[in-house]
Amino acid sequence: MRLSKRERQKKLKLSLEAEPFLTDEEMARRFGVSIQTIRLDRMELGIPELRGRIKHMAEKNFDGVRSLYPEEVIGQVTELKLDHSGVSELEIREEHVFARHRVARGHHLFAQANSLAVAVVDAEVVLTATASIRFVRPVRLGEKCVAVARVTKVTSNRTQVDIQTFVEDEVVFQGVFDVYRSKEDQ
Amino acid sequence: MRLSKRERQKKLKLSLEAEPFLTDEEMARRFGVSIQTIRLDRMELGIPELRGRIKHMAEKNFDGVRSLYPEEVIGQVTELKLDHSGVSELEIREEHVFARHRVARGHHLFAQANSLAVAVVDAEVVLTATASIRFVRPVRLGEKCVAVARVTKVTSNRTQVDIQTFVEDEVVFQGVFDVYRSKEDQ
DNA sequence: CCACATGTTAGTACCAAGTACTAAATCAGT
DNA sequence: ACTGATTTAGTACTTGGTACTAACATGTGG
Repeated sequence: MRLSKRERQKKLKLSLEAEPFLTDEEMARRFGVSIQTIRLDRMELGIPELRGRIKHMAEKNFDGVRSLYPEEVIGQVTELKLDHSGVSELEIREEHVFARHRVARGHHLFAQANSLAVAVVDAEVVLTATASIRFVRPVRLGEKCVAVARVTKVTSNRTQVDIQTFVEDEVVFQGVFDVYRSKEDQ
Repeated sequence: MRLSKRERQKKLKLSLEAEPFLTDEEMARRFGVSIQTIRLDRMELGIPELRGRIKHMAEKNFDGVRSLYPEEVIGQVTELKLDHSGVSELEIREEHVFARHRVARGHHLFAQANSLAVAVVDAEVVLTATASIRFVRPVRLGEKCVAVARVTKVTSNRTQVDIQTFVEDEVVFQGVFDVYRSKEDQ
């Protein structure tokens, strides 16, 4: 007997944590036992079959990850009057702060403001051209940032958007975004 | 005929984007056609079978997501002379661009620059205070952004960092970051 | 009105990666 | 040598398909 049952099951569990895409067949080959043995092991350990594992992984980050990073807008837009004003909310969570001192990394506040600035402008193509920003005070884990946007100037192909971000009644961030816009082509 | 072929295929595609876990059987039921029709549709549209879709999703964020967002530094820092200069590289991928026109969202370029500005300053606590930035030209999917930082001024508790980001030899982003720093406490 | 094209359905054989179950073989230790 | 645990073999069945063939339906142009 190459390995005791206990040992094999322990290794099996570890292997599957590291490589969840292994089939029973492959595992049987690796441990030099029959496929049935592997299946009995999985039964005893309560480990679901390959397809179940894969599906579980896919489900887990279907409505997790989807909205984590690739959001079109960072933060939740709560009010929006195109070419006029808008409001967006963002709660500062673990993933937004420096592990060290739990203060939000600046680019998240910027991302919220930038997203809102872009969202508030009504055009086919909207891109930020320039921005001047100020981080008034550090924002900490758990605080809710409310960004308020107001369109302040509109020229032929540029729109200026002023943004102020609040925690409660306190301004924590402010910025002036100069946004380029165009219709359709190019 | 309930729906034209084109219509059905269009809806099929949209349905699967929203609910990738649908089986052919379920789709056939929903559209009131045979399972074979659905399969022909998938063939024509180049949509893989359920298991393929699920597996793809699971794989994508098995060694993808883990390091996607919670990076301390956005981009890969390749050179770093503390309180002097630094270089960071960021390849623009799917998750960085607008789905529409494949142009990188501004806050990613900002995040790269901001991370680098903070990384280059040698202190216990480093926070961005103000920044003035300019998106010189749009950056597209697949382009590699190289951000170059240079410390230009140091006062008692502030450091000024100038950043230029290049794609090949072309400047695509530039910014001046005024960074607050302090030792140890609060 | 016939013919041919396009679209749809039916049906078969086959596959991967299993479950569920039965039965036989092997081993370990007393 | 016998007993109980462990391992292996083998069969039937399942899901959600692929790949392929053949028939049927519905037009649409000539």
